[in-house]
Amino acid sequence: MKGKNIKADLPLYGTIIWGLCIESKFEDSKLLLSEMKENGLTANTVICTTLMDAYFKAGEPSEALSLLDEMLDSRIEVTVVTFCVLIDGLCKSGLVREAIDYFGRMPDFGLHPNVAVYTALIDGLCKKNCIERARNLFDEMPKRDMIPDTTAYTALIDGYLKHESFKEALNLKNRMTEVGVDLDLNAYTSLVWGLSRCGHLQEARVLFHEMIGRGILPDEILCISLLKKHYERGNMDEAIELQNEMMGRGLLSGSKN
DNA sequence: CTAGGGTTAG
Repeated sequence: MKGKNIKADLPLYGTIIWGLCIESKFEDSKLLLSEMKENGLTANTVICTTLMDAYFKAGEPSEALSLLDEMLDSRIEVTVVTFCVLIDGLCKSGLVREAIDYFGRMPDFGLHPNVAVYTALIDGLCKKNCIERARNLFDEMPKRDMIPDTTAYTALIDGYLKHESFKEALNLKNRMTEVGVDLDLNAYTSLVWGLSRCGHLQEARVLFHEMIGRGILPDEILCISLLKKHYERGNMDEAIELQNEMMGRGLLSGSKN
């Protein structure tokens, strides 16, 4: 592009860097960023946020954080999406404390967390065994005029199930129904697998049937996990019945044709 | 052109 005198504009650079990020080609991304600078173009919010996300997902949190510094130094606007990427990335890198810190500092940047940002932190706290703190954050949303959606509920439900608090998980599930937040594949998978892992096979089967009844089809991994738990626990009759049903519905590979 | 939630066993 250089030798041919074709001027790339900002969106074009953005698209190319985005493509490179998908393949984790960070060296090439860096080259493009400096080429942009030479051409007098400043990377914008979307480009930087995309790159930051890619760094975190590639397990390079320090690169992601220095990119944040660069954005702030260059006065590139940071948005709620930038913070969502940041907080989620920090949590998944094991830096939950830092994530909490940035969450609290959002107002300093003129920003307020939305449901996605809350969910990222709730998930991080659940996975750090801070379920109480996660719950407090979850309850904070309605007080700030936010309505938790399916993803937010699922993060907390999954947290409760991993802490064997199946009653809390089921309470939340019931509340979703009460307030009209639909359960989707992820939500049901969390519940069915979490309940069976805790040994509540009866409840797991009820929800397994409920999801199918609502047209949400479990994938094969969930089916096999559920079956395996039944066999492990010696619930042979239920296992055989389940397996026949799964085969009949074509949910197990080799059961079609 | 940017963001958040789920699972197997080998």
